[in-house]
Amino acid sequence: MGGRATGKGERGAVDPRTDGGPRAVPTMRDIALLAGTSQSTVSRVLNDTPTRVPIAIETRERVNAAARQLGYRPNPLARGLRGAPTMLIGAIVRDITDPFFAGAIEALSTEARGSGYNVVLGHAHGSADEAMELATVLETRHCDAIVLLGDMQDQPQLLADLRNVLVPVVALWQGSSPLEVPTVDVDNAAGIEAGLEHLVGLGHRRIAFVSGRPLGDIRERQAAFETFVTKRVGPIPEGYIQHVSNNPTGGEDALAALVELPEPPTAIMTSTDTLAVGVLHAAHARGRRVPEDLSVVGFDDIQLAGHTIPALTTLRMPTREIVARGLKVAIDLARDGSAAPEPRVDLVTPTLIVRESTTPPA
Amino acid sequence: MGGRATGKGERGAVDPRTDGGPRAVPTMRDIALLAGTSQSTVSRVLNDTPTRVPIAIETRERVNAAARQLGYRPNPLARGLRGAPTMLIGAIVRDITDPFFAGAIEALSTEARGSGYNVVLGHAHGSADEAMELATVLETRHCDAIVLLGDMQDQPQLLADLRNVLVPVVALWQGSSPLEVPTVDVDNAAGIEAGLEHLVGLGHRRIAFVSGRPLGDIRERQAAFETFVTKRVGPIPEGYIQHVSNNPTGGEDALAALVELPEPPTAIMTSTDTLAVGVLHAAHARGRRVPEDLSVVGFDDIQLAGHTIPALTTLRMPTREIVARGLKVAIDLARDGSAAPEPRVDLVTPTLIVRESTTPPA
DNA sequence: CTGAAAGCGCTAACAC
DNA sequence: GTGTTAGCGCTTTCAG
Repeated sequence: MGGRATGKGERGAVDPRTDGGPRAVPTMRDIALLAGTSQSTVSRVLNDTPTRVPIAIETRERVNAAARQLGYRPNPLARGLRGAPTMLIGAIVRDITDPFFAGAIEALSTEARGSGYNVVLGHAHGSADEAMELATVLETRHCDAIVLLGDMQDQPQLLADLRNVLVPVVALWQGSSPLEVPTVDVDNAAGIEAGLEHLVGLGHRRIAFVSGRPLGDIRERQAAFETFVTKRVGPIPEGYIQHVSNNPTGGEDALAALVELPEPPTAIMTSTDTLAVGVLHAAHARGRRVPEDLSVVGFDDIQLAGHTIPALTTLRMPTREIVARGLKVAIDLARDGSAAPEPRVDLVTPTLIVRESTTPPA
Repeated sequence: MGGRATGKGERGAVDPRTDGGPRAVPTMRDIALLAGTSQSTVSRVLNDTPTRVPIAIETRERVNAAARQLGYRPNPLARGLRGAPTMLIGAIVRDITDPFFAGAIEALSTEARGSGYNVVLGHAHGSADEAMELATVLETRHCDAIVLLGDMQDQPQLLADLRNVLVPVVALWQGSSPLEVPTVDVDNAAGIEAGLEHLVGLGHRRIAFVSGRPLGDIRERQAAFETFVTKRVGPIPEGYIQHVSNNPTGGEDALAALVELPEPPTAIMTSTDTLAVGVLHAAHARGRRVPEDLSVVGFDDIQLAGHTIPALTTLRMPTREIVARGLKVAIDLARDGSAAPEPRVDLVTPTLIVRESTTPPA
């Protein structure tokens, strides 16, 4: 337990930094003693309690001075015990290894701190038994709200837990909310359409789709792809939709399969940039030039997207915007539990960033 | 706060799931009532308190049954208030945008959960005033320990705060500990030497170094570079050491400068893979073939390293190992505060992964 | 205007 | 073996 338990005996209005050893953490009682008042008055002053009749300005000053002198910091545990918000946001991440979600976490953490919240991390990666306890753990930590990053459809236990959780839950990047919680997401259909419109405008007709496990966003992107291509180009040839694992190696596998097709595609849309990186690599390894022989469009615009060879044409994910909106909903809900968590879906449109990986077909 | 405050009135041994509305969170008192015993006995049973004389097995069973039935979960706030460990590890990350640190966070979170801990995120990214409060916030959260990821030398305020924190602090990836805290890091010198040995063995003599801000690890890598090259090759030409920002764009800038040199290098060591990605991109853009015209060695082996064009020769960072060791120290220290936080440095050796970006000079 | 006192959920003496 | 009793630090009636 480190120093926290150590300073138990020596209470009182002592100078906090007596020596190098662990000082006692000052409490309101200490301040009260120093200021010559009662602990409850200290609480009132420090919290600016909207009392009916205000507190004597003189007392107030004495208390504030004492608090400053002692380096007082409120104990959130004690506050939380009384039912006060803990100012903690629990984040459950589908896969923090995914650079995309890592970026999302960064945005969430930054945004949260801006509102005085900290983020507790959980991640559903892998074993179900682990994920199972996750919601429980986070609620138990008395997070004021829980933010889901990514689709958790394949973790039924987690979803069940979540349903029983007492704090508000909002979901980001989980597709069109089959959950009963408010959702903020990118407009997957709009993104895919923009990418395909670009490709079709360039003259491509043989367009393939490479995607990870069809969950949430990915499923929607695939659906949008199917709809668009079917309507605007025609039936989708056998093998033009590749399902692989969502990492560069998956992209390589997909490309390997695609070039073996009787009529290989002249363009590929990938469901994420991570996959596109693999596609680019495998294409290069097989002597397929991008974009001359093959155009590639990604999705996300990860940091490296502008620095692949060739630089990747992709859809810029409005990460900050999505996180900000989601967090706002979460915090509002946390503050006012009565605001019925009406399951609404809020979509933000991605932007097409045209770089060097797309050109008209040969 | 959501439902937590709501169920105040209705205490007692009620079925937790009466209707859809927020159920009251069961407390030990509820269990006691249901089991027909006292609250302290409940505590003893649930915590397996090593009492002198054991508890009647029958009572024990009744309590356990009641707890299960009510879906009891201990309140960590109340526990923490009593001085119990909070099972929270605070992580302060230098820059969570860096894919490398994102990976480290993932490892930390996974590893921590394995030991029953959760991770609270803080990141020192950017503004000093924000970072300033960080240590304070994390301590205030009553983390059992704080783990630093990356060097924070440029955040003096943070370091000062850290010195006054009551919980144990361990530092990962911060170089050779100028801090007075236990440190686990990669053996930077060994890594750089392995990379350079590889390059020199291939026949390179004109080797440049591209690095980010020389802090912690980066500084050490640069020092190792200087030592090795000076001793084994000779004086380092003007301009052979490039300082840029640690992202792909920085790598591009560095390459642009290097090719302008009267005697451009035939090989480049970068202090991180992220930089190497930029170097590869810029080289390609300028028609410099890698590895034929220019060999490139990275450091970290990020997920994408095997999928760049060409695949990057790099030093594999033993991330899991470093995190595991660091966490162990942190937890040990947290459990036994008396174990003097003797500032020791624990180094783990990286492995050279030879891929396609290196070959003998023309 | 301010003090005394109760109690949030839990653990740890201290009884019987 | 198990119940009773103090608090942990704080907020919040309820009395002055």
